[in-house]
Amino acid sequence: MARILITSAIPYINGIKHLGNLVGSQLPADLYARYQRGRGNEVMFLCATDEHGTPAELAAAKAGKPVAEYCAEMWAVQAEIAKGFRLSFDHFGRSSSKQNHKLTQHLAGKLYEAGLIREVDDQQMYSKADGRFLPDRYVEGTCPNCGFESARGDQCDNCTKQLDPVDLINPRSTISGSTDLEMRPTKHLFLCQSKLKDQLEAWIDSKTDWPVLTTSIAKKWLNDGDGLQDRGITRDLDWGIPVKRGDEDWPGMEGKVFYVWFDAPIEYIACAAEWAEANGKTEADWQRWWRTDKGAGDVRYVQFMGKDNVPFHTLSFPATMIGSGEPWKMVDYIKSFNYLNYDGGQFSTSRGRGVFMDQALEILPADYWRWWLLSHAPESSDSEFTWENFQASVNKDLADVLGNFVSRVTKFCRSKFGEVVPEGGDYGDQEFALVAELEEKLEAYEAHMEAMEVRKAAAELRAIWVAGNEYLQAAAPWAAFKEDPDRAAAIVRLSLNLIRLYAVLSEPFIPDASATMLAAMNADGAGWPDSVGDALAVLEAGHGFSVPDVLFAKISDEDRESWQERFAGTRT
RNA sequence: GGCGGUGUAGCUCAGUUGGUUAGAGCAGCGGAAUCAUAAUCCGCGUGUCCGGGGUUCAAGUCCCUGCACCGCCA
Repeated sequence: MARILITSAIPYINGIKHLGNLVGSQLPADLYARYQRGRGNEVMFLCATDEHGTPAELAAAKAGKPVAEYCAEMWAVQAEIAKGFRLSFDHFGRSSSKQNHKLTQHLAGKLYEAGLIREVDDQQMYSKADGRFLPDRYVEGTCPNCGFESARGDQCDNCTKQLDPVDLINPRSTISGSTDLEMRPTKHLFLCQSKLKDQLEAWIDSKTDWPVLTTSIAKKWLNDGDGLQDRGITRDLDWGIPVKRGDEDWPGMEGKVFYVWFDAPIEYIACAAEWAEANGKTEADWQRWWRTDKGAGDVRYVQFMGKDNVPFHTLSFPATMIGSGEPWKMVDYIKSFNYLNYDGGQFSTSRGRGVFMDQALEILPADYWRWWLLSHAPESSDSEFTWENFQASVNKDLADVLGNFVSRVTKFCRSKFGEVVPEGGDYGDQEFALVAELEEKLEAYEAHMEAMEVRKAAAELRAIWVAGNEYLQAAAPWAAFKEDPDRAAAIVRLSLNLIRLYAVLSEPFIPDASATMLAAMNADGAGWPDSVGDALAVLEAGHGFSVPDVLFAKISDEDRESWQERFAGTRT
């Protein structure tokens, strides 16, 4: 039994994510986790909220709540929505956990001991009214270049000229509006990624099976311009993990916290420690997933993320791991995704454009979204969500091809033989041909799932569903029944078994419908099929079943139009 | 401004290391069937593979260049 560690990029705590975020990491990660569990492998699937940084503080202030309280609430909201989408995390953690505090400080200490941390003196805009340093983009003022009055500290949105906060005329804080600002000296820690460039490059070069998208992005950052740059890992904020070297204070770093990009990926590991605590497990139980000296040697670690996250996962986080000098489990495979666009533009959290996860669940069950999003996952290029396409795909694939198959088979059986698997008749050429065809398609399906070729796996699964309809159409039990009821019984018996098999194979994509199908077939604990022939003999003559409700109701034109209208603007 | 991505049938997209008549699903058209959520099944695709050069015996697939759209960065 293989052991597979799976992490999804961790969503930022600030607000509810949209469907583009979902399909870029959590959803395909869940698909893979469910598939691997279905195959009987041992899986550890982790995700968490990314809680630190200025945006979280500001969102909390806007909500009129202490930041810790705000984060706790938003974590609960995100956890509930994740549950709604049936994301099967073994643990949904928080980057603000005490485990992450401890581990982040520990790793910083190790990096310091290895001589990979240097102190840098800097100047930063300080707002007396806010009592804090302001990140560049939280300073606004008049652009010295074009006179635009709302230019940000890092760039003028009007003339696009890059700026420094000190260049702005009449600078003010976007947090309080205060103009009582001044440049103050401050000191920050930098991670010397440049010293690790060769090791990182060698490591990336060893990953010959990675997608081009992933390696090309990593290579670009590694070699572009002056090469890999050292990065600041601290900030002058209150909310975050206090800067320490292990348990010891860090002289000169009082009152500072680690920069969110540094502690966020470390949460992947800390999350496993949180999982252990939440489930009464020991330190050894989680370390066997993360420490190669403590049992993680045979673990295969796969990460899922959007392309914007690739640099952090191919360079920054590995730099932390390698630089620590400790035997942490490094990622084996990175599955990255492009962007999903919404109706001709992009999904946008900040502008509230598109469909958000909570809204999606309000209008349709999770399986509809899971199926469409996964079967249209932006793997090789950006892809596009349109309501017309969504309606057409879901109606055709889920309602017509799969749902209707279940419906026609169970209802035909009920009317001719009752709600019990009928006996009599033998399997003939048509059945043998179907089994052979399904063996072939199953093999292809498994190969695509193993390779995380999401769209191809979805297409293959759909072809498996279609094969059932083709068979039924050719075997025509409704015609056979008139001349040879036993023959019809054999066809129906096989078809009922097909429903059970479909439930097993479809579970990673549409877990709720899968459960409904299994319940209707009065079957449970179904394992992944070793052979299609055997799998189609599980339900024997005499086995009772029931006709399920319509598996997938169709999306009407009226529904589509009303949603189109509802989601045409921006979320308020 | 720099960098990167994309541009293939009406729509959403596949097209591996360049190699025979460029593919899938949907939509559309025709037919079969009537068990079923009017669902299913079968048959039907000449599209300047964005334009222009070039390399090659051979390019959607490599190189140069132009255009369009989209991102990212400073």
